[in-house]
Amino acid sequence: MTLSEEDYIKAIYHLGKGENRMVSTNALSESMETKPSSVTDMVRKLSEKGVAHYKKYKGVCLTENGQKIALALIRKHRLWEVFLVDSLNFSWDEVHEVAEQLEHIKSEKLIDELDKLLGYPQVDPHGDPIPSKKGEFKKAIKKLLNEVPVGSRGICVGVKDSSGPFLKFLDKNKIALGDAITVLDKEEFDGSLHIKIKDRKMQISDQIATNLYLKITE
Amino acid sequence: MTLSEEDYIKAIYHLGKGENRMVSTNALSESMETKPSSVTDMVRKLSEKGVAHYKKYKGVCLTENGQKIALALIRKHRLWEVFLVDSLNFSWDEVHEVAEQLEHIKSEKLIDELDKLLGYPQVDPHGDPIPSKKGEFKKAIKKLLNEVPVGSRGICVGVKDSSGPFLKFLDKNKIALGDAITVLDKEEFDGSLHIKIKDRKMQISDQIATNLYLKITE
DNA sequence: AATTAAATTTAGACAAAACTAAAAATATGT
DNA sequence: ACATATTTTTAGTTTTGTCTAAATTTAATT
Repeated sequence: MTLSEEDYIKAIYHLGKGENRMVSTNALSESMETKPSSVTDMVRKLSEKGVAHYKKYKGVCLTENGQKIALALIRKHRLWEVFLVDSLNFSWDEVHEVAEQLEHIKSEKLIDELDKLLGYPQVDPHGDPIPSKKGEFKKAIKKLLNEVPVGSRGICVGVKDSSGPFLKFLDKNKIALGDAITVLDKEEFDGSLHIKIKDRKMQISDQIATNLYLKITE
Repeated sequence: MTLSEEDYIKAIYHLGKGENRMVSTNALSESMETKPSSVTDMVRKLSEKGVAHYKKYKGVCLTENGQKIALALIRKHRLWEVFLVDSLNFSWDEVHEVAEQLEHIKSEKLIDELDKLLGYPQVDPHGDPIPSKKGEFKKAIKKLLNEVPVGSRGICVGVKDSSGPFLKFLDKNKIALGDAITVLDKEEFDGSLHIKIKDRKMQISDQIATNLYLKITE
């Protein structure tokens, strides 16, 4: 697989939302930042290579084989992201571009050993699951913090209320995107939560919890 | 710089023995495993880009700028090699192919942090020096173990006597290519050496020392 | 020094992956 | 259902890095 082919395979996978839905030429061209005509050429080639199903005017999806390739790439991408954050002091929002390059490195041993070095992580710094060597993984879902059951662990990935005061509150309380959060307990009385955030324990009100998105794998 | 251009620059550097000597089209074509005509095209392009000096029928060498690029690539290559051996359990003879891919990854922070993680190593697993960020490094030389001064540190990179008995001796005494060796002391009486090899101390006779090559940076 | 051999360059072509412009197919709105 | 708009494909180019075959320059041999 060439570099460009791998990029297309990944894009088809992601646009198909992991569920291998048909992806349109235009959607692909937009996501790849190429012209639709280039996409037509490429998906035809991928089809000939047996990694994609392509029907003229209908769209593309991946074959079994194509999905395997996509999952292997995603596995590599996310393992490298963990490495960059855990070992090389990158922050969660700096890793993507570099991981995009590293995911194309070809060496099975490299990835196996990296996985071992990192302690077989289950999720990347954005809270997205890392497929196993066989391509298995649990899907990630995004929920408001007040909706997840006690015991859930996840990554803070967004806010519903993006007003100045709320953002200031988060900043003051050292709650940031990318932080790992575990829900320890919930007060039934007022809905406030006891959470562990980045190894620090704190309590947050229901009002805060209803405005923070958590990405959990389940 | 494209991937292919970078490969040519590195090859020109290496064939010029680090001393920026003129490199012939044929030598390059052999080392790159391409045809001479392809080399002509490429060196012309490198010349236009200001990274190489090219004179028809005479050969190429690197400009100042080209040398900087070459050294940056070599720095990356060798740092990755150290990482593969130190952190990912690769052996010294497995690293080259993978490092060849990794050296093309573009991220200054990545390399700075990798350097830090590895403890700012001076040499790679083959005993070759790692250029500093500014491109400075001490040249590596290969000497017989009995010829180096007490206190020298280096990597075992070869044997002079490659007969069965000698190789068997090395194997039995757990001396292998790639091992780090420090010369601790020398007995003037019989020329035997006290050495540290891979954190283990041992004594070897002059006869052994005259048949082992050490790569030291000096 | 002339002739042959080797190295190098030129000219023209090809494959990959992109592009533009025009044609064809599908979707949409009234 | 028809006309229009949108999406997708075709056809023909471009660029990068390679190739082959032929021409040219440099080197070597006698």
